[in-house]
Amino acid sequence: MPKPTADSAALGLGVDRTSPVPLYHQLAQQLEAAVEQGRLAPGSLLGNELELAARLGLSRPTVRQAIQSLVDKGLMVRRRGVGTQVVHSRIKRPLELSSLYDDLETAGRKPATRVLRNTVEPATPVVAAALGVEEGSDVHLVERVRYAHDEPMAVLRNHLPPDLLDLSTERLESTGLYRMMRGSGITLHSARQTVGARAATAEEGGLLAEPAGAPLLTMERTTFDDGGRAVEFGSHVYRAARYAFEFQLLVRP
Amino acid sequence: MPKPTADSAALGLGVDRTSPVPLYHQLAQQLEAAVEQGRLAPGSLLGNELELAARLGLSRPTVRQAIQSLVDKGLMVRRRGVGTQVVHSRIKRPLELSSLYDDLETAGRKPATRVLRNTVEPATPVVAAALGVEEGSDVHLVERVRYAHDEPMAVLRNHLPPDLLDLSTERLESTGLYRMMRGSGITLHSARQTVGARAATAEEGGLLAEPAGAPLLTMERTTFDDGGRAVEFGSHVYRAARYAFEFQLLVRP
DNA sequence: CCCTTCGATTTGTCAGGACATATAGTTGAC
DNA sequence: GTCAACTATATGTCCTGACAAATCGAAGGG
Repeated sequence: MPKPTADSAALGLGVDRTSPVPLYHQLAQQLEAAVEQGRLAPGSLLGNELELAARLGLSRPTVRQAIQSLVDKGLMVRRRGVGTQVVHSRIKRPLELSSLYDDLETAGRKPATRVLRNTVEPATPVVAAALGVEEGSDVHLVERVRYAHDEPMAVLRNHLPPDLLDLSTERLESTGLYRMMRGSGITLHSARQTVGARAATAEEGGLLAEPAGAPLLTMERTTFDDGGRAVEFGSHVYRAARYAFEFQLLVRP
Repeated sequence: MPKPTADSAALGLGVDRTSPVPLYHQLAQQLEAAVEQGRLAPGSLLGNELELAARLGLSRPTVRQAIQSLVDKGLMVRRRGVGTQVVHSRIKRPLELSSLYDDLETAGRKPATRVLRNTVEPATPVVAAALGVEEGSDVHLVERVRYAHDEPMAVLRNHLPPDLLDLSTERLESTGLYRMMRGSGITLHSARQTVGARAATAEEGGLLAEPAGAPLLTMERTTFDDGGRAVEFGSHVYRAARYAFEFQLLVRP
């Protein structure tokens, strides 16, 4: 037996039909937890779908939907005629649309924010094109310095369409912009990003405690809600010595 | 009628049951083409699934599978009780697992490669951890300079497990590493990337026609095949003045 | 006139079945 | 003994049918 088949009975699988959580999602979560905790060994076969469905009292489409969601996450691989097996390496999530604030907070870095500017200005050509508004029309401009453990990490410059949010300086200093958007009922959907690098200007160096000419990581991002409207255009610079983007890619078949 | 419903009949939709291409995939391609060509206006409703299925002679699950694939691509949004509508902004693909060679070639930049080193060396701790091999065991090391239009763009340093590929210097200079892997039957699956920035060393400056201390964009990437094995670990530096990463993010619901 | 309630519409979830097709191991012929 | 053909097995695709839940607009009551 070169590739062991997982003993499904020993995995503690079982669905709760009184729960409002969809059955396929319950199963997917249990399988993911089993992989996470090592009860489902990497490389092991999952056992065929029909048998798994019969054991759990589910239909095959439901079991397939659960497995498919894990395949989409990159956790498992299906091969026709062979079966479904757990991927060997620990695969984390694909790149999420996260904010620097949340990133730092989950890393336990105690983020803080100082607002440099919070005004309304006429849109420059670049900003107007990114947000899809008229050139010269009013847009919000927010400029902030983000700190972690009392050390400056990044200068964040955001442009937003007018009348989208209540952008009080007080709230900006106590939370992240994305959290404010989500709290206002805006459903973020996608973003277009450009990541590059350049040397710091004297002004940026002063804000970030770096000498002029120090390498900075730059990120431009236009974020869209689920209606396809641009809700934010950001031009950010990060201290390269203290910050890097890390993410997971999946091949689309 | 605030939100026009697309006239499916005028979209030229129809499947070919003699084709080996799955029906749901045929439908998805036709819908995507219709969006791309503007025949399906952004924001317009797609029409309910049952009717669409009846018109095409398909079952609802098949139609749902087609639409779901487009939702996963970020091309459409479904809302229960409302319908499925085309996203307003033009959304391109999420970040793909592409190589610099392919990126440059599709951009018409005429890539060229100079191989600096192509040897076998003992694995350093970092490389051993990334590739999942024993520390000190033999690994391939390939170091290249990538040019576009006869200008240096990047220094690429790749480590590969032994006996994976025929790494002749000749082939390395005429094509990309990823293309060689795919040609050898390796199915790339996922990658973990870190993007940062730093100042150029004197040696790197000489290779890239930049002064020492110039800002460079750095990328470290470990690539995995569909069995979860690490097949490549790359440490690359790009001239920040000439190159940036651009990609699309999708929110995972 | 405003608010609540109801109902029509649409997607979300789930069942059970059928046949197609790729894979790998086994059997058979040479 | 080696190679080809066959067969068992698993996933891939597709069908029909059913009910649940969210949404939005219209009808009704205050």
